[in-house]
Amino acid sequence: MGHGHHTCCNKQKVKRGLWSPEEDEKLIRHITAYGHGCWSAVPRLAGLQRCGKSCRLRWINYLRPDLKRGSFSPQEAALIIDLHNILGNKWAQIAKHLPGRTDNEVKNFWNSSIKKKLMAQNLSDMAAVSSDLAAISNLTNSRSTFQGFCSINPNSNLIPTAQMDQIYIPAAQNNPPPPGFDQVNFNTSLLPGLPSFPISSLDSSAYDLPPAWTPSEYQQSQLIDHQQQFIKQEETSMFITGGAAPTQFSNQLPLMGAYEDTSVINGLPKLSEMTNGNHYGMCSSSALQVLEPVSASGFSGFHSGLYASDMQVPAVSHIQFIQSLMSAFNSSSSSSSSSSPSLSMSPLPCSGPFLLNPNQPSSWINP
DNA sequence: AAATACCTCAACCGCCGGGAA
DNA sequence: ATTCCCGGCGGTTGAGGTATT
Repeated sequence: MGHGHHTCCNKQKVKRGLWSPEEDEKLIRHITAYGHGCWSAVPRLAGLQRCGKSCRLRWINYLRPDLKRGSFSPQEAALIIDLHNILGNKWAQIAKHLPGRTDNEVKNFWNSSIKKKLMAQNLSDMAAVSSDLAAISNLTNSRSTFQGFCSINPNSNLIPTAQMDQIYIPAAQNNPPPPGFDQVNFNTSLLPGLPSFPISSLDSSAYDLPPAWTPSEYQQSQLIDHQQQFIKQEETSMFITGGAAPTQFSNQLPLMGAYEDTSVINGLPKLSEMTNGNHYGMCSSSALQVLEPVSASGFSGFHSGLYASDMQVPAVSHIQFIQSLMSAFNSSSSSSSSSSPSLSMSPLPCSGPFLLNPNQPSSWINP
């Protein structure tokens, strides 16, 4: 634990370190009865020898009743990876899209689990990466084109804050988006340090998925003009199609729906329930895109009348990759879902919009 | 069985931005 | 305009647990 002092703790002697059950009880009772209000006043009102920040952190990360404890599911891992590709280490932003998960939890999960696994996964790709990059560097305008086609953005600093919440799920779709939208999801193995999704694992045919979207002739010509042929062939195979119109996700809404096998996830809202009918561009499959909000009516290429009820088709291949990743490197994991070789997802411990916190005292549940 | 290495994650630190005084 | 307070966030630490030797 740290040894310094919060500025808010200088005025009084405060306890540090792990919280005792008695302290938890006090904090829970106080917030349940009165809400937290001003956090700096909570310790005094609750009778705790803690600073306000510590109380806030304890509540948010551990005592909140809507927290989902336990291992991350492969769907959650997949979503975290995708969101991290876009947002970087914006853990709070990422956590907003994972119901019941905290930024601290996501951050810990990333640092202790995903990052190492992805790095190990990428090690084997590095030799190929160097040669591929050399080939790309010889292309005319290769750099700008590369960036234009790359739907992932590992550098969160490049994303305006105002766009941080404008996240769009990897929507399955029948119709290609209009020209001008980044459609090709570049092979992330070409980007050192970024997760690589093996093309072989993205073959949807093995899982009875609808046929993958293929670019229009126009788009193909654009691709040929600007990209190496090998890039086009690989990336067009990465589209996973579920037959739905693109769907906008509004700010703060959880994205898990697109990653869940909804036959086992009843507590999470369906995508169609989370949208208001404004649907517009979403393109890539393995990475979410950050797009400027645009009026739905401004896109003639989209069918605004379609809703996302059929968007429940998960990115199966994507999740399968995550599962294989987790099972391959996570033999010590206690997560039953991550070790499942099949695509049937283990049900999350979720029976409603909020999950009981197994750590909360029974007295809190029945005060 | 004991020692060591490794891993997880709760909690803290320090910084930042927003708002009030 | 400046200062102060507060909430929020990302980075980091280290205690405790687990796996390995």
